[in-house]
Amino acid sequence: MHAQEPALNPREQTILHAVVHSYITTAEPVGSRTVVKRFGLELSPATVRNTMADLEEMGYLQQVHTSSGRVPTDQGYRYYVDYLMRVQELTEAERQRIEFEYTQKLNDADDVLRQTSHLLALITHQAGIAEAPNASSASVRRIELMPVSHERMAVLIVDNFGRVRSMLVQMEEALNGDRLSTLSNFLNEQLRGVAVHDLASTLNSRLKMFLDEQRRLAEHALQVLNLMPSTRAGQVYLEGATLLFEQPEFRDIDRAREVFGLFEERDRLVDLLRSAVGEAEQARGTVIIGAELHEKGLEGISVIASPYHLDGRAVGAIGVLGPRRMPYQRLTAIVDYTATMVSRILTRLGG
Amino acid sequence: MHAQEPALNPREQTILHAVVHSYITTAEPVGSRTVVKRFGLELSPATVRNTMADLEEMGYLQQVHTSSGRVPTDQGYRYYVDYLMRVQELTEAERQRIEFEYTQKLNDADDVLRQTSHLLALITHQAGIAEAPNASSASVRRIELMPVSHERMAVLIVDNFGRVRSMLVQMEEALNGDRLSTLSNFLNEQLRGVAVHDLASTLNSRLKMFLDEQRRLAEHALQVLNLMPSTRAGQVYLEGATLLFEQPEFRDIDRAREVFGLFEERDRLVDLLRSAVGEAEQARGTVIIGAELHEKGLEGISVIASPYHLDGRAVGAIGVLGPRRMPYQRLTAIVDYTATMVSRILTRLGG
DNA sequence: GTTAGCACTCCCTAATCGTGAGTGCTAAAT
DNA sequence: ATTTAGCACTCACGATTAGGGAGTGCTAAC
Repeated sequence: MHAQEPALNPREQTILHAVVHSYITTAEPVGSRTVVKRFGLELSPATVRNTMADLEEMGYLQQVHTSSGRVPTDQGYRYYVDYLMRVQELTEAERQRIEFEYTQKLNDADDVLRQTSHLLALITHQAGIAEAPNASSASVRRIELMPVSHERMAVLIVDNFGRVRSMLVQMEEALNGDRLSTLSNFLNEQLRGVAVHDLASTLNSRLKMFLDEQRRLAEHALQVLNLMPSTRAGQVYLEGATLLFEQPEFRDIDRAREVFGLFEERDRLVDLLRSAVGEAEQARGTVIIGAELHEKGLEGISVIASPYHLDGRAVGAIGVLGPRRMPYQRLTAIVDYTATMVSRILTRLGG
Repeated sequence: MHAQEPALNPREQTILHAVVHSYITTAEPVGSRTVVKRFGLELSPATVRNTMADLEEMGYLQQVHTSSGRVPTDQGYRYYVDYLMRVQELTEAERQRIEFEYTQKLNDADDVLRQTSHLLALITHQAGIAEAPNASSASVRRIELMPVSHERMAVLIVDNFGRVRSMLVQMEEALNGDRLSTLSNFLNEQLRGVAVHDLASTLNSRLKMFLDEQRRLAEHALQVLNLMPSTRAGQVYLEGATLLFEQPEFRDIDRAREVFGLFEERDRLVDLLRSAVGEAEQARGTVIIGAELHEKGLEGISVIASPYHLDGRAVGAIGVLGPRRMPYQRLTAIVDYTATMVSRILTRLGG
């Protein structure tokens, strides 16, 4: 998308880096004096001013008002993230901290991702987001039918993430135990390994192949499957939303309101995360800055996201959400590392 | 708690009522002129002023600063709610609206309560809260054991609210199908109807009664039950939190932060709701105002809560949370009515 | 190409000052 | 004995002003 970024000369790079870095840590517009002092440059403020004016003209910096210090634009952050920042690898302590958080009893993928959102919030001090493995990559490991009362039964599906989906379905006719177990066996034979969200279509397409007894079973099974509510939308865990209140950019109620509005619409949140990791199909995480989100009202925020994998396939994503002014060099490393942890744990869980 | 409320004479009541009512609708301190004008009293402002000074002395009203209009205190709201307000019954349209929201497909109690929090937020324009039936009132309707892999199995418990709890447990020794179904039958015979949160203790207490084969089964079952994670804490649904931003009392970031902090601690939210309905064991809803919550930082908010029932027992609660300045006369009716709806639907579901 | 010097811009804060809503008090009216 | 009119007083709020400070752009010297 930003393929041939106009090249900046070394001095411009140094100064852009300094401005972004300084602004990220202090949240104050950065003046020329500050740049030379805090970064020990062998230049005078006047020279820096000239360069800063150039950077502004090229769209990397911006003044909040005439004759104030400079602040990075989206483009400035982008250049910083892509070319300037030195990714700050985790310390051994941080690594151990993260691994420690996963030593708790985690029964299924949902537990793992809930814990992940918690962990991300805690360690990054931003809002932590974790999407549960998406329905299209969940496959059936086992199906069970379980009578609950005369006219109702529970359909239970354990998927390859250890999660149990359960649905109560109304039966038209009472099924005796034998019939039920026959049906159950049939479903397991036919549908093991099939993706959860196209059970019915799979069975349907095989319908012609069956004869007699099998066909009757299949038709009966289809009735049941069709009664199932459509698989729930992408589940997403969010934690640490209130941490955002500590950032000065959210002192403004109306901005805060926008973000919290997003947090209540879980679907949008999932979309955001997916489009973030979707844009770059790579294993590494992605950073999406401000207007790049293409979300009205969320121009002030950034998202750092990273996909996690099972059997080499990306099946979901995790990340953090916070103000544009984020310590990217630290957070990208944390999010990436956490994503690999999630992958590893899910693999163990799926074994 | 407020047993012998000092009696107010009719005029004091009228004026307190007027002040509270006016403040609730306008969010502005109420002056003596406003009272006579907006409520068409046959009194002069001066008289009203005298009475207001009396009410202030008695603790029902308060001035935000010398020589400003009056604002109700907690005690003022309390008197209003307990003695003055006329509960505003729902219109037929509102009734139908609520019932309509429950015509959607609701599979189990969790669905019902999620929908309830949504509905309450929508219709009251406050934050809607709904606690899922608490674990102590959930009893086992059926237990199923389901092998998932060689060394793991899923324990599935359907409760009387139609909910399925599932846990994966590690097995020490592989169980063949026969052994598993024997165990499963045994569990169902022994534990049907027992409260979910004391399955293990029930079985334990009966242990002496068993002989030989039964005893071995029971011991095996206990191993399994003890591996189960302790039943999750009270699940609670919350929706419409961002609606609070529209209220002027939450223009102040720090106050907003307190409340949103509460919203992230679901346990505290459950406690709040429980203590609210717990204080008065009655079927009707309760109103808890400001400092009565005994929660630091939440002096500015009120909660209206109402329990819902199954088989005559209160098994959970729903409610709304918002600024102290709330249209109680309307909201109490809505919350109460919704609670009876929830009771009705759960009964149907549990049939 | 770099830097010192300087005038200029604009935010921020504090201080000042009406204005208006609302009060408490007193004395007159009912 | 209440109730009310009259009046001086209080205090928040908004607009205005002034001073200080951080930072800029530009020009001219290095």
